[in-house]
Amino acid sequence: MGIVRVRFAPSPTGALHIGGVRTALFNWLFARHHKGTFILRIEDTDRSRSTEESIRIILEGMKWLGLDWDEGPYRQTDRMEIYREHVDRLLKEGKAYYCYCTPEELEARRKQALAAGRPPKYDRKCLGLKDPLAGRKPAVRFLSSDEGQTVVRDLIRGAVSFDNKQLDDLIILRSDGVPTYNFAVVVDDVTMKISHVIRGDDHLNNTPRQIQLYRALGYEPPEFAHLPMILGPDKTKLSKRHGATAVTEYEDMGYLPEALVNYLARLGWSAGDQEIFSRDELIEKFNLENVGKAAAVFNPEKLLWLNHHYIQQAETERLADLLLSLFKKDGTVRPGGEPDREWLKKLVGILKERSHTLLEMKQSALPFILDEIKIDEKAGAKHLTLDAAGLLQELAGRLKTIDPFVHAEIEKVFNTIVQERGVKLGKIAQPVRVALIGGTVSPGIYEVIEVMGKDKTLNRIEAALRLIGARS
RNA sequence: GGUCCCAUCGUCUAGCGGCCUAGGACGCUGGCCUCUCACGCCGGAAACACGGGUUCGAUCCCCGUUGGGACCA
Repeated sequence: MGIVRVRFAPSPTGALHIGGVRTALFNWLFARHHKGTFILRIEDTDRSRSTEESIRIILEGMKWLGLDWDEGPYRQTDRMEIYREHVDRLLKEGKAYYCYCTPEELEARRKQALAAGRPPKYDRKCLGLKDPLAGRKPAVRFLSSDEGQTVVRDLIRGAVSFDNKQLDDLIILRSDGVPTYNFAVVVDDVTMKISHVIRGDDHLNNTPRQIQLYRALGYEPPEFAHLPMILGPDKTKLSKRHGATAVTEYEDMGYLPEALVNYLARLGWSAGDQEIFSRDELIEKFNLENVGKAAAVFNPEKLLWLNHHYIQQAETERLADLLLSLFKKDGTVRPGGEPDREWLKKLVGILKERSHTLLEMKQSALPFILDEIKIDEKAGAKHLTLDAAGLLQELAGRLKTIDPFVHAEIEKVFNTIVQERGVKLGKIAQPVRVALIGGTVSPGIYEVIEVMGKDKTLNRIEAALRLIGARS
């Protein structure tokens, strides 16, 4: 393969969307695999809908996912002269013409055509016009060919042909001087020397007109690869109404970027039976040949499973940082009141196995961080009973004397009580659990006690005993 | 409506004419482990949309039907 230059070209009209990320990822992987160049281009010609904020979100999302770009971000609004020059060239060569028709006129004629059973194609009313129409600013239309076919040679779909007579003379420059999407994209891709246009399936129908534009401009079209869409559970194009679709939402929900990358990579692409890919493996194995043709339904459960996997893989150090920043964000931990780092790592250590997201981990960490806990009513009623009180009392007494307050020693205490009293471990473990964390779900009780520490443990057992006393 | 695309378990997919009584993964589910919940381990149910061809032989090739999607308006 020659020099690979690919691009991701989002419109900054909102969040960075899952579908967009997948397109970006495939472009990025393709570039990295072929040691090519990955270019970021902001398609902001729609000034009314484009915002700076949105550009910022896109750039941050790309960084979060580790999709670094080699050139750009370019902006279409900085390139207006380039489009203008290309329009002028087509005009001069008779390959484009001014059109003075207003949107209202066009709409009316289209309806007429439809009513008369004719295809609603532009009727070329302005094609032969010699003199400008006074008082009207013209748009510029591309004079497309009526005959033959335009064949898109797509790397994923093979040859797809379109009858040229289906394509009408599309507007390339609006009357306000702004180029249309199909024109700007061609000029950009050509001037940026893009070798492979890898984009969503929804653009396949645009491709024949773009190919005609390349030719009219005297350029060789690039290679094309149209990626299958990502669908929601109802099998329509994934959109906001399907729930979380913005990258930032996944970040906020406690997903790791590598989980999202791995998940998205396998959506529409595969390498045999492999499910888990490191970033380097992805780069090494990615190819367009193994990209499928059928649209794929986005499956949050599988993403959750991958996230769990990557949380297990992640360095404790990193998870501790992430957890701490979550606590700072919601005010649980105030500046200056940070917990001891080694202790936090120990906490993460006992929590990570059962956490599918960072948010879940945060939730389980709460009883360890907070000074006060609230005891779940049902759990309290069930486990903090008069029977349990005696056991808790004894446990507290024995825990007090333990010197290295560690798992092994704590376990010994439990074993002693279990043996002497002849009760099942559960009879004592559950009440303690409820006393310490307020509910019935937690890591192993010995580790919980160790991480909780002697003071907190004894205090909470006492509080539980008072609660039992007050109740009876 | 016109044009184009697509079609293997609920979902993501492997399969590129015989290796398929169709493999893996998520999810679901039975069991084991167990101080709770998980994790983990072992097992299970679950698909080639339909109809024609081509071929000694079709999940795989061709045509049609059906279904879904996208784009244009």
